[in-house]
Amino acid sequence: MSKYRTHLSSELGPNLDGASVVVAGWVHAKRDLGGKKFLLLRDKDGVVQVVIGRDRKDLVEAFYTLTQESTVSVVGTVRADPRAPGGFEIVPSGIVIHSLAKTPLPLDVSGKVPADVDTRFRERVLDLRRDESRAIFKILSVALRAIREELYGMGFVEVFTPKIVAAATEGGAALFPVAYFGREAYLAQSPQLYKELLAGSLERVFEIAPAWRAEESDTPYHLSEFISVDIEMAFANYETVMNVLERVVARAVKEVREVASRELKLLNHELREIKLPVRRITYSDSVRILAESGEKVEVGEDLSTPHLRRLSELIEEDVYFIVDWPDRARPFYTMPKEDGVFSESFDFVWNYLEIASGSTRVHRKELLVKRLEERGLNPENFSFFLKWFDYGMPPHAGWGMGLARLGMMLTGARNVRELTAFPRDKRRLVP
RNA sequence: GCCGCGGUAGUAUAGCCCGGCCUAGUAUGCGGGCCUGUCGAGCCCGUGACCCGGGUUCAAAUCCCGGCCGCGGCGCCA
Repeated sequence: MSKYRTHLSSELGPNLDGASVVVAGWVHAKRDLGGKKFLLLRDKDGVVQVVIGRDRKDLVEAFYTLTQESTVSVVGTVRADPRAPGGFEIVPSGIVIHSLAKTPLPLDVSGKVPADVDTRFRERVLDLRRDESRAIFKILSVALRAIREELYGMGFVEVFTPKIVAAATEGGAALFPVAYFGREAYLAQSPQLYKELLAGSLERVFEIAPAWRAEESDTPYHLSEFISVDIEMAFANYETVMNVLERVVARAVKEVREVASRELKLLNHELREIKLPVRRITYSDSVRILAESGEKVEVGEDLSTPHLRRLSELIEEDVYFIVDWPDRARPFYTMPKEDGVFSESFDFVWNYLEIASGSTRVHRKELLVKRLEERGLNPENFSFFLKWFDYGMPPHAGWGMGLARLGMMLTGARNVRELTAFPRDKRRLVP
């Protein structure tokens, strides 16, 4: 056979009546009516029906041989027929079996029988063939393209920072050690310090790349390996980069609504447009509102997930910024406000979830050194970073966004794992 | 790590509270049969399961203890 396929299911229709085509995909289902047999062939875009009559012994034999999820190419002609789903079907002249799937399948791909989350991730490759899974990754891809285009439009360039790093970049979170030619190194927990250095030359940079955290976190929105969307922008403060962020997110939502409406419908998810500007509410006001509603909130501490759920209800917003966080709850590179208590920082919250966080960064070396010391970190360990602040660092600001978390909100998924092809968490290392 | 809930054929579930009538029901898958327009095709026959260990009892899927595993919530986490 010269070609595995000439047309995708999405490229076929009754208008191609009589055309010779080759379709390829997976055996989605078989229906045997005796004298008439229907083979439903699924590809990345959908399902086409292949109809087999009694007369062709070889095709009937192939039909009986085929198992669910086997891969085949079907050579045949398109026939418009109102009785067929979509108004057309394929009348085959030949069936080429590429790979025969074992039975029974460890997971139902067709969607008739549900599976537990654990089973689904154990059988992830089959799970990824389900309509819902394919819809999720289509949406995520549309969002990624939108994010990139919006950032390019604002003059950002895409960069890559090292993922093998020498030191615990910021003290805090636990790192995965790696053996590096006899020296100790770690998987990067964030591109933070390197993207700042890059903003010191390219001015507007972004990176979409993995980050690793060896945390004990065991929730539906934490992974030990996740994709972080990061920007850093020179001659900007947190107000400027909040504007960038809301534009990026609003653009992603808009594109998904336009380009992936079919997928949203399939997922039964109503994605509402984001109206700009997104509301800004200060941390202090958030705490006050929560306290007034009877919540117990420790002033100065991070807000918990239940707090964010409650806050979203109270202020009646799906999407909002919490700005001006207490300085002591933020990392050393965050610019404090003049009062010394709060900081030029923000979280971007969607429903109950922190999607992104960012800040104005400190660009003066003395202040960075002071802040490292205040947090019990040794400035010498940060010399690879601090050195460059002697040579003209611009004022700058930036943010980092969890791609899968954004994806949850775009798709209505309840777990970041759904947005991750092969998630890595405390327990899962395979597949 | 803490709290709650759970673990029954390949998959998903019923049964468990109130032990015996469970030879463990159903759906889907799988095997076989019927059917020339199915579209979650239908109908008939068949196939296959109580997480592991201990205990209570005449009797345990069911009650108790321990373990392992999972899910949800929280915590941890820039």
